[in-house]
Amino acid sequence: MSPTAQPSSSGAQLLDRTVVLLDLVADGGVDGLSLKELAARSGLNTATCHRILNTLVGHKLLARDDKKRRYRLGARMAIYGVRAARGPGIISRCEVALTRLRRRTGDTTHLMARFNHDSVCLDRRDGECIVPTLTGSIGGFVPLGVGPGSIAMLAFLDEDEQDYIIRANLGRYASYRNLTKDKVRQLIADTRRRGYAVDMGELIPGIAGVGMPIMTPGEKPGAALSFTLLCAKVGPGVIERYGALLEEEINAIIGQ
Amino acid sequence: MSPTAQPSSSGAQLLDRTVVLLDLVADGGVDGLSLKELAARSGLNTATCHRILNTLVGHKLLARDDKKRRYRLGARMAIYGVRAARGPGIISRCEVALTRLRRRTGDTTHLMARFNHDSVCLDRRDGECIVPTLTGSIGGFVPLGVGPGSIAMLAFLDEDEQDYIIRANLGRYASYRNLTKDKVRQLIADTRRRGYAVDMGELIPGIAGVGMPIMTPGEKPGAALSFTLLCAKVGPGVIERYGALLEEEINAIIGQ
DNA sequence: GCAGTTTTTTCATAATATGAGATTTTATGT
DNA sequence: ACATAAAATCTCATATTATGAAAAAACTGC
Repeated sequence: MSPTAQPSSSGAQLLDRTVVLLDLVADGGVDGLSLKELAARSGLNTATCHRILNTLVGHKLLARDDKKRRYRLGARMAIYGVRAARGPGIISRCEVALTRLRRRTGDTTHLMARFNHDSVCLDRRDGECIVPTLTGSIGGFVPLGVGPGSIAMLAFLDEDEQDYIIRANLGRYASYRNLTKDKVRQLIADTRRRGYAVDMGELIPGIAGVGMPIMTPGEKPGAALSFTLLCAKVGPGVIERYGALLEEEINAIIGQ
Repeated sequence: MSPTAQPSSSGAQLLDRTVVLLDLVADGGVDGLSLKELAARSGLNTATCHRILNTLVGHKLLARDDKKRRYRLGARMAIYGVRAARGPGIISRCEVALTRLRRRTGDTTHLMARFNHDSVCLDRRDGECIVPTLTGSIGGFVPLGVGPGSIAMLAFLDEDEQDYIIRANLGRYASYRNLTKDKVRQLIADTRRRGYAVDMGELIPGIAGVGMPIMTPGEKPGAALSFTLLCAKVGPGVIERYGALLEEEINAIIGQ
């Protein structure tokens, strides 16, 4: 994912730094990250990093490959993860919606969440025919601005934040069929007007998508629901119907 | 789950306390926990709790229902969870094994992890016929000592720790068909002798189970693989075959 | 075996977390 | 609606803890 810069609340410096490190490790990919890399990316002193990381390893929030001395997320984190998914959080609240949207359309549905400069797949239901998706499976991610769910969230952030994120992600857009920042801005404008994001095969040829943010009142969008389907399936009125379905489910989710 | 008592490494008091609170919230169930409850259970000063919890909420590691003022795991935790599941951790390493064990037998397979006094389901593959299981779905848990995967882990801890855990879980065993501590000790002895745990319908009538711990050299058992199947399916040699299958997969997992 | 690199430990100092108590907010009973 | 209790939140002087520069140790590649 992207380099992390966690806005820090007052006090609690150690915890702020810990979260920065956790974020970096979470983004670290399959090989994990070394102390040196973590120190460099976080901007923290090596000794400070080392101390925090070791404590986290002790608590199994992180794990360390003793051979390669690289840090990755640990067993306790996996446990918190499954508990978070089961508890009354966003995943549970969207579970029924995802399933119902899939059933009503036969198409693949996604629950995406905003995480730093990225959009992470938290849950999905596979459609009747297998379609290639940007994020692959649960846990997969794309830069904010790439894909309908991702654009849907980006579009309803305030402009300063959009600018910041787009700038941060600039270098990564090119790998998505030469997406440009102007195109992203265009999509944001379209999405704000329409209320939901639409992609008609522009990212993956032949694959369309519709995405809408879950907007809790008074909060910035943190999650989105989306459809992925074959462009061939998109006849007149289909996109509008999918938009309406998303709106219906999201309203239900927000009202408890 | 169970009341949490995290052994604390030297220094890093704030982080230790944070983990205690995270554990408590992870165990908090669907309704979450209030500040007062968390302060009581953790033994921490109310103000200290409040400060730590608020910081965690700020980082979205926890979330707070503003109406009911109760804490639960937050969105960032869900994200770490899906990343942990995708990365090179225990879940990924067991993914193939789970699937293959299911394919070779047609039965439900589980990956369980030890968490404080409990055994949590991290992953599973459903068998050909639906069988009731103790843990239900991913994220479900049972006290250590209940069920084959759970016993498998407990059996290979050192005796002091077994005693401690059994004592802590005493009150909870009764809800599992009047399981007793003597029965648990018996099962531990059987498991150590055999190398894997076997349950023949003693916890859920008609449902059998076979479980074996994943023992990384030099570490206490942190996870286990297990089968759940119909007792009716258990003919001569079946249990032994299942034990051998588990051993084979676990050896493969340990050797990278 | 050596030179460079990365990790780990040390320790005096500065900075932070602490928790008792005061204050505010929320819940409950009349 | 008001009074009372209970819980949550805030404040601040103090002691404890985190900090990071530097030294030591462990690893790496040649």
